[in-house]
Amino acid sequence: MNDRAQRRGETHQRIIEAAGRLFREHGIDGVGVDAIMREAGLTHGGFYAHFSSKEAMVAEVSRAMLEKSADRWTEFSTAKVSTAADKAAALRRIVEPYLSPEHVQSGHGCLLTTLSTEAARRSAVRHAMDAPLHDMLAALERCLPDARQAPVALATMVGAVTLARLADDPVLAERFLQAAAQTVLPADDPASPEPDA
Amino acid sequence: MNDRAQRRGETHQRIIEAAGRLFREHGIDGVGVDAIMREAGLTHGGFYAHFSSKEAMVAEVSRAMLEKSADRWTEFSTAKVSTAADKAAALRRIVEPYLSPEHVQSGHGCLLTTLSTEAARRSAVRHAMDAPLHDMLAALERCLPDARQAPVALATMVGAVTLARLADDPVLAERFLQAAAQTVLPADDPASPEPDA
DNA sequence: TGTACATCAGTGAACGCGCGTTCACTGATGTAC
DNA sequence: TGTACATCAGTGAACGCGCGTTCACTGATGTAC
Repeated sequence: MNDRAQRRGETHQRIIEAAGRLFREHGIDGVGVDAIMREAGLTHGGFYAHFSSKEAMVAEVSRAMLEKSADRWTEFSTAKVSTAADKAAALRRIVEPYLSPEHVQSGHGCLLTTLSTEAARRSAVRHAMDAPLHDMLAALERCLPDARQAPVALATMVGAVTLARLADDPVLAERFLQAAAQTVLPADDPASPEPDA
Repeated sequence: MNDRAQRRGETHQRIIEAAGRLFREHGIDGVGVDAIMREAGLTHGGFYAHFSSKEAMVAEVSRAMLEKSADRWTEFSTAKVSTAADKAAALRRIVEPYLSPEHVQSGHGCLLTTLSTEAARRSAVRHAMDAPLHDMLAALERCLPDARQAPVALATMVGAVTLARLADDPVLAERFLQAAAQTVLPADDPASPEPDA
């Protein structure tokens, strides 16, 4: 395409990624248009050449963020899952990073655990997240022994990370994550390479 | 005590309750001091006779909100829980209202599902919630067949209500709640009076 | 009980500031001939 | 290939507004004698 159109697209993407980073760290209402544009290396005036309003951008950013999680889960859950061991391995690739302390402490955690309550109050955001949310459940259905467990599994994962972030006591935070992992992942794991303490 | 001191205490309580209502509906950053005081039937200037800052009040309101949930759970879980059936009944009194559509739609839902992400970013709030959060877990430990299941049970409940609020699709929202209830509550429930469809 | 003064919960105007949004502009890129 | 004009992504100053906070005040309640 055009050199101009391509640059515009890259800038658009850069703004969305900058907003995603700042929103997760400070909350949606905690970050202004000015800060987002500065983070993207631009001045704030150009914002309205890319989005009709801050709220419209919030919806677009939310969809992009959740799609990123959904795409990764879909990739893990569709690459060779013929045997039960394949499925268990795929499930572990999804669940273990999600329930890791790194995910809790990182500034780029899943939207469902970093912005859930703020997103839930905006109907445009809820609507924008509908498709990727269904995709995430579909990915879990592909790797769980019983596909009907997908909604509880997701609820447990989201709740555990949310509570781990909320807990003032780090020991308690860790307990939420480990308890959730033990419940969501198969108890016996014959494919696991390290059956250590 | 004093007539003056008593009135002051009542006013203080009224402000905290007004703030709790508005915060859950519009988010912490979505409600100003002015709106809170108006909701409490006062003018905004008097706010600083009761709190040193908005942030200090946010912490106090958060603790009060979570204590209210914790107190109810403690009450349910300490009133005659000698037999296994008593424990199951107490568990149901805690879990069923929590995982009900009414709780999701009401404007006065549990802080862990209405303000979790906003609360998690404020260390003063996390600290203020530490004690009531432990109390809630202790209540669950008293009614669960296996006390070690308390953290996962809470994670599943919080995640399910969070996701039910987030889901744009009402069918999906209902599925999160029902799936969570089936997992957290004992599968067989001999004390249940209605084994209907 | 009555009087004079002190206290202090709540009022309402005012403050500086950062927000979301607008708009006239600039200058690099694209198009027509 | 060169020239003249059109487009438009991004700039930066400006706007009205609502925020959190301050403060001089008022008047009902409390205290001292």
